[in-house]
Amino acid sequence: MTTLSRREREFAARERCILDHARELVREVGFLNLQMAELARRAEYATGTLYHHFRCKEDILFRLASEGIELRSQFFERVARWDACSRDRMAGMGYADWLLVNAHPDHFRIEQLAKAVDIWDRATPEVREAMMNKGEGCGNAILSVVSDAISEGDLEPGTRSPQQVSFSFWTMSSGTHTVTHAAGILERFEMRDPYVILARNYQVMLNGLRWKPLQDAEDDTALYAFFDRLHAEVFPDHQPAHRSHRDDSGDTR
Amino acid sequence: MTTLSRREREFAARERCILDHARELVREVGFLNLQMAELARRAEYATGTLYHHFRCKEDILFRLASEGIELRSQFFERVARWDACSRDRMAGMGYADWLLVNAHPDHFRIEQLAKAVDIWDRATPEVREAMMNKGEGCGNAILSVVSDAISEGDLEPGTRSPQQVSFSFWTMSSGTHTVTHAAGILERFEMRDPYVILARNYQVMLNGLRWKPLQDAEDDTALYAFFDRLHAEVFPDHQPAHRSHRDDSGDTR
DNA sequence: TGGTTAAATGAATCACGTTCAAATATAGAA
DNA sequence: TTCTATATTTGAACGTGATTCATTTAACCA
Repeated sequence: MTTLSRREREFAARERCILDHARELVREVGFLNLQMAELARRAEYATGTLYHHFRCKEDILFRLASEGIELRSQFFERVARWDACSRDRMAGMGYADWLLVNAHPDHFRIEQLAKAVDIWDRATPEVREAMMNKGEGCGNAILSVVSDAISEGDLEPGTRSPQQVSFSFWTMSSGTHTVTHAAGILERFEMRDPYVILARNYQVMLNGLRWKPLQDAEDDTALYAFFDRLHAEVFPDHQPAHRSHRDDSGDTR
Repeated sequence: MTTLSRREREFAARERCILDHARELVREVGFLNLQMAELARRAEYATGTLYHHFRCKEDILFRLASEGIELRSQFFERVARWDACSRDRMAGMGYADWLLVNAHPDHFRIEQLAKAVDIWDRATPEVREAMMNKGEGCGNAILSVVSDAISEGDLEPGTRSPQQVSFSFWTMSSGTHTVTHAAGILERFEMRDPYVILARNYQVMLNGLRWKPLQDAEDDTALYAFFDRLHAEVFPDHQPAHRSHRDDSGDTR
């Protein structure tokens, strides 16, 4: 038992080591240029050993993606549990996503590639399933805020299901990531601070849904005050994603 | 001259042939599984011949992506030139995107893969540049509608630049594509007709921006009437993307 | 210490994008 | 029409890199 568990611990430690080196390699050269032999060399194991942990190269990518999604899920759940009105909690989801981008700048690219059908099809179903399960946590956190808003009377459901309301914010966040990280697009379009715009868009969308209490979506002072409060109360253990208001030097992507 | 031009015509025809077969192959097996040798075999040329037309495999993908983006650009420009109020023209952009998905169901996946940094880096700069230029057409069409709205007094610019306003709608569309086409996500989230939701979201966002004339974003009858009018006046030569109102059998993705 | 099982190894295999020397076709001149 | 120079096409050979598997090495227990 002791023996077996030591074995298991060693196995887990090695897997961790491989994943860490893989993440670094992906950042350096990209996933398609990552060579299994080079990864093995860096982790100081034989090529074949990698295949005891991962059925194929794509599974490694999915495991990396899962870790990022897991983190996002945790961020979302923190926000969902925040002691604030439902509107602020929903607005907070946009900020949480921004925080994730700052904490794991390379995560989006990993997730984007993993979700490209071509790569998707090559991964092992179990590993894909595991990734989707993590993703479900994100969806549920958002859904819970929508449900709260309806039951607390902040949002009239009207003809929209909670899923549909969640979908609106989800697409804005996802699209912002895509447009922001897709090579060379943002510079060409002369956009700075896409995630500040995303936060503003959350406010516009919230107003459009008449999600109470309504706010002036043009009021940047209020927006940055919101960032400050959210960050202090929910993410005191993280670097803030935003700069202070009026400090607009450089971009924050 | 005649001789030369015949040569040129033959060259262009062959390129067309290769691209057509490539598109089919990508649809069948995906880009990463597309084999240059198989493509050559289908197009009935030697492998080497492919490389007279395309510097590398990725360039083929980019050319396919460019064709789709070109079509989107044409759709957007039609809508931008539509004789309707600025709000309807902006709302029409969402519909145009939907139409594109119906006309080229496989386009999004091609574009998504091309924009993944890993693939992006492998393509020839000129081919990438060509693709981005097509994309600029889309951006300009949207921008022109925003500008019109401001100059016609339908939209108060406030503290937002036209680029930022465009960005809002762009992220919603892009995100809807991503979430809709990423394998297995939508089913799990029990979403039907994501593009109808997108159209509703356009209305919510337009209301949130106080883009006149304001509309009831819950009114599906008005929404489908809008689809009908837009389709009849701008895209009479295409299959409609939407079904008629109340016909909600099956999904429309 | 020896026998048995589990794990690690990395050279060999195989698949595929790309190249390039040889073969073939074309255009123009005689 | 025939010959020559030039352009085009060809596909076998090359190089890279993921994956496999026969062999070696380590771990455990009697």
